[in-house]
Amino acid sequence: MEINKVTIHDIAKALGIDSSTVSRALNDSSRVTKKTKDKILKKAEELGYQRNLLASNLRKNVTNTIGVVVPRISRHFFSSAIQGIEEAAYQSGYNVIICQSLEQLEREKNILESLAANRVAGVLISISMETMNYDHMNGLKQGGIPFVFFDRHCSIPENNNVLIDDFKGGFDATQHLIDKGCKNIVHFSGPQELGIYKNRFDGYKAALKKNNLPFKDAYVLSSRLMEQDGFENAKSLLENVLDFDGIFSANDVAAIGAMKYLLNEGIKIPDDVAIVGFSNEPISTVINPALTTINQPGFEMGKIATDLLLKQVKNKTTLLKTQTIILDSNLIERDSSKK
Amino acid sequence: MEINKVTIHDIAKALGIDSSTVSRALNDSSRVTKKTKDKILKKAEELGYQRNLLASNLRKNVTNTIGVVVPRISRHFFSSAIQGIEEAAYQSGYNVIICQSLEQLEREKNILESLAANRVAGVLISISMETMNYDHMNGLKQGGIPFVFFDRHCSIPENNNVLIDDFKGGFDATQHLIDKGCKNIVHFSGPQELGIYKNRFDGYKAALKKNNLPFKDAYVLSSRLMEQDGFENAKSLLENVLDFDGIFSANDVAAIGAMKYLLNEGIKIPDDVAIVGFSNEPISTVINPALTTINQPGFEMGKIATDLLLKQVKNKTTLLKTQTIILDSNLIERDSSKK
DNA sequence: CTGTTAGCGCGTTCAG
DNA sequence: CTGAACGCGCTAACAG
Repeated sequence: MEINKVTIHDIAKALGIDSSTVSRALNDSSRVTKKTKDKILKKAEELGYQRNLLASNLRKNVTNTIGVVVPRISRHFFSSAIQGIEEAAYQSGYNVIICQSLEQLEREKNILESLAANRVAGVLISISMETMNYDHMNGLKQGGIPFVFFDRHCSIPENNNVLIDDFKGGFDATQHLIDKGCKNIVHFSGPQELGIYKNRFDGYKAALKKNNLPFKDAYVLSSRLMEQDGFENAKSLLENVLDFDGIFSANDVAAIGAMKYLLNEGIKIPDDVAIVGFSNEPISTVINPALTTINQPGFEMGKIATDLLLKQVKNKTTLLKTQTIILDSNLIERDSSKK
Repeated sequence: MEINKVTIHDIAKALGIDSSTVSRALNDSSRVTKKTKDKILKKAEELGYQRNLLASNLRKNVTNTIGVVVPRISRHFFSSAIQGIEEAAYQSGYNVIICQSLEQLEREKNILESLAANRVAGVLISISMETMNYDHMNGLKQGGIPFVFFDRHCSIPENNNVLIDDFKGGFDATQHLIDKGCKNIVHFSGPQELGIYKNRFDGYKAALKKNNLPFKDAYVLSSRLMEQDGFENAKSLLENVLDFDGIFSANDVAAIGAMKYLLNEGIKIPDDVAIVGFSNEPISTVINPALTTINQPGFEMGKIATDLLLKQVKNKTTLLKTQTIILDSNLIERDSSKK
């Protein structure tokens, strides 16, 4: 198989015309005869020409690629957000390059550096749990590359954000458990540097207060909310014989970990303990009717964040006012009448 | 915030030296004094220089990026494969760009075109369910961009493949059900154009034959194996009062769909119907002890496929013999003594 | 409508 | 060890 080195010059030479005409034809410029355009396209096809986007982008000093940085693509919330991002991006003629930080600041730094070096048009980012500030966004700033935070953000309020009303979500989740009769509700909490976890925690406290239930430090278990954390949280709860009857987990993964442990111990979840998780992980619809979830509109969020970003991209010269868009979440209760 | 346009020329000018020296210094060439190198690096830092990879790659006519194309990043098998790919790639100094075809041939075509235009160093691909031939790989071939199929491949045997022994997997799954006492085993099958589904089906038939059980057409339900398909398969089974006592699903998603339906109908899965799904979706460890799975080593597969690809990339000039690597899968039985 | 010229930012000759 | 010049492939400006 012959390696392709066909450039616009080759096809220009073969046709006895100039390469700039070829370039125009390939870009479907109106300033080329339909006739020569056809001739050029045919020749290009014939020679197996493939445009070199590197060169094109370098010359134009733009790219039609936006970068997306998420902690983990396998998390349902993020993959559905990515779906929304891709849809909105393709609609506007942009490509998407997806990167995962795996919750590691170091990787996040490398990714942003690489995106900046590749001159992406903009960046959508949901920061890792290790990220405590915006220092590593400076590369993008210096390069004039706009960025938008979605879902996860540092608690410093500035920049462009697309978020979910986590306070309300935390409040609703807790209220739901209280309505079901729970009086001793445990909270699995995440790093407080991330606004989402702080806000969910605040919502939890607010609901307790409103219902005149006491807040107890011992009922709050902090972790990075991995499945293993939930598993160990549940274990520790049982061992310390804490008298709990409900769990509000700040994400779905830890909730699932806890359920695994409880199931293993033969504790029937619906009757003894009510659990609310914070995500739209579809596993929750099957695993057990006990897991009520706070649904996060990932797909919609992705689209909105992308639109906001592209607005920045297109008005790169005129600095737009930063803004924060807050989306609503909604509680989805499982039908626990089914066994 | 000032937009960065700092090039090597700027930093050269600021230091009264030539840009080529700067270039060499930034690439850590041995042909530059340590002293001037330090001076240059310091100045680069000071001016906020950011290398332009577009220009660099254009000049060198290479990139350190490999493209990965999968049907869906949210599928556990693929996201764990991607994990393996990233690990192997980073280790060799390559970046990874992840794309999803969403099982659509049209999107797959666009993605490959875009990857070729961006001159990626190589491509790892798991084809969509709509893909019936290799025609759209020609762009890569012409561009001299090597590619490796992993997991999913067309049934045409050529090119580089990293696969799982699906025949054995299908056989093991069926044998497992037979060992548990099943006599009427239904098979949820996928598009036969994809080798994986054909091989799993063949394994199913072989196991039946070996155990002197009759093969019945009516027990084979073909679909694209989405969750909804599994759901409807189960529904159709119950409505047609087929006398079945086991299900072997060619993937996990359809198995989960079927379980949802059965659960909804109040059919206790462990006792009445045994199910084997084909994947390593972790949901299966929780959803119900009845779901035994054929575990696919996604992470390992990703690493191996990447190593194979990079070997091709590095020996681009000398055409290597195509090869197929086949990995083993293993059956993971759930502990059904637990309720 | 087409050709000419110049240059995007960088790396690699080749001299010195 | 460093500088000058050229060109990767493409496109924008200006002629004509």
